[in-house]
Amino acid sequence: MMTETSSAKHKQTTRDRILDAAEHVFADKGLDGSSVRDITTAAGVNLAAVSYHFGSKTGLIEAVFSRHLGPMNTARLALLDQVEEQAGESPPPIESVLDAFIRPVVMHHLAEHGANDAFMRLMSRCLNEPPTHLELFKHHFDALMHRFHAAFSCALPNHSPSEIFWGVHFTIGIMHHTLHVLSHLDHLPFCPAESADAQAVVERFIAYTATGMKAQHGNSISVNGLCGGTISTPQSCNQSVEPFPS
Amino acid sequence: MMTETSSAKHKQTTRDRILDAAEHVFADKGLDGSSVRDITTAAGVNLAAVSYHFGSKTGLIEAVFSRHLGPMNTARLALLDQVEEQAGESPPPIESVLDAFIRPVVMHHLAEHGANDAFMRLMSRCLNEPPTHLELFKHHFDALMHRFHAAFSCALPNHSPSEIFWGVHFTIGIMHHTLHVLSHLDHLPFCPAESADAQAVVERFIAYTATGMKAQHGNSISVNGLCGGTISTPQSCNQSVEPFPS
DNA sequence: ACAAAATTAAAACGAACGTTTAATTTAAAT
DNA sequence: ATTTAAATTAAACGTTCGTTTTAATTTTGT
Repeated sequence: MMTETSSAKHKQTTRDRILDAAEHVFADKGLDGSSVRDITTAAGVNLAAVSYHFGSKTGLIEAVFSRHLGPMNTARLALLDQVEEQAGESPPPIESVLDAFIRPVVMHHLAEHGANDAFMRLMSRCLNEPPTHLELFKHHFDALMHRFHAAFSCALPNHSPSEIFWGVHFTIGIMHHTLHVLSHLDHLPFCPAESADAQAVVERFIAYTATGMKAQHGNSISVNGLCGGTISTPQSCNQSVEPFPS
Repeated sequence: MMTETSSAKHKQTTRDRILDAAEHVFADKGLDGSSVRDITTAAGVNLAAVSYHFGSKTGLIEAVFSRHLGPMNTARLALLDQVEEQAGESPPPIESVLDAFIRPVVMHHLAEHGANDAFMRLMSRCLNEPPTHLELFKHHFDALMHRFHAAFSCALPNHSPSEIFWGVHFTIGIMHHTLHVLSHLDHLPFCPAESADAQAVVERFIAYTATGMKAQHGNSISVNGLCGGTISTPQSCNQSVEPFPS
């Protein structure tokens, strides 16, 4: 039984053809909207092959996510390691933390001549779904978010927990929507031709989010004094962290 | 045949009970994931009532969206009218435009003791979906986005089309994700207790997006000169606009 | 009150779903 | 070459889906 990876084969296996097809069909019609028959037809394989190779439709979904999320989040953490090492004991620049957070994602999106485009569309689609489907891949983000949340807190040591919390979520929101927009540039109104440059998008992203996060604290426009106390949570940087509950 | 609105009835009609139930079921399980039987069971009405009152499941979906999007977007445009009138011939403050863009949405989210919570969850979920479901309510946003895109261009007259385009989409991304986060505060890690204040969230939002949009142009960190030419598109403010293609 | 229209109810329709079974073919091992 | 396991196939399983049909009931207008 060699159902794993099956590398060192120059001919694409049935398992891989199912994964590739599932990625596209899922991205186009959603997890619930795609039938196993849709996928096996697109892959040119037999209907029962999904049950045989992945056990069930749910098993296939998990496999689709794992194939991409593992390498992608590993790359993000590696970049963060680099940023923290370079910063030493002082707070890392918020721009660098943001860069480590989003550049691998955008790069993965555009890698190999858009080969990962379908998966990223699927991701940006599923991240707004209820726990049912989210649970299938949430564990891929637990350790990642723990590390990055600590890094953001370090980079902005005077921000309150709420300012960090919302700043991080604003950033995540932009990232998801950016992936969505990058996948649908052709069909969006008001889209100038030069908007597709990935490098430029990443830099726009960092410029936007870095100043946005900073603006939440103190020097904000603060309509009526709501950006109140500087309740900074002292926290040693570059600490090793452990998984958190839920 | 009085299938419309059916107001002036102190007893909730079958039609309205279906709409209320559909909102919650759709939000929890998605449009494809919810069956007509799920909805009619939750509403305590007969299965055939959906076909009778709305023609089809698709008709029901459209009705669910129209009931909320109409008033909500009307409120946003009314606020924008106010902002533009107050600005006269000079560019309106970007903060005011952003406020008109998002405050009615957040307020609608929290109106009537969270009665609209389910719908907003449904919205933030569907906005990342492919054209199939998007087409059902996209027309609700066409005129709105046309007006606001012009307003953003006016408020930031030196920004290039690309800077406006991405700034608007970054803002939309934050808004969607914020609605999602507001609906799931209980289940999110790193969430401080004081994060639920809607007024504070709106002001954080505006502080973040206003400085973010400004930062994209000129005074940005601009890693390697990509935030280039000031290709401002001269455009008279407060102009009346007409619907745009696609 | 009565007739017409609107609404609800129960049952059934064909189609598509995820999954399983059993038979067959392909590949590897001895 | 023979044997054994892995991989693929075609067919069918039972369930649930959206929708329709037919009849009974309630509401409305005169």
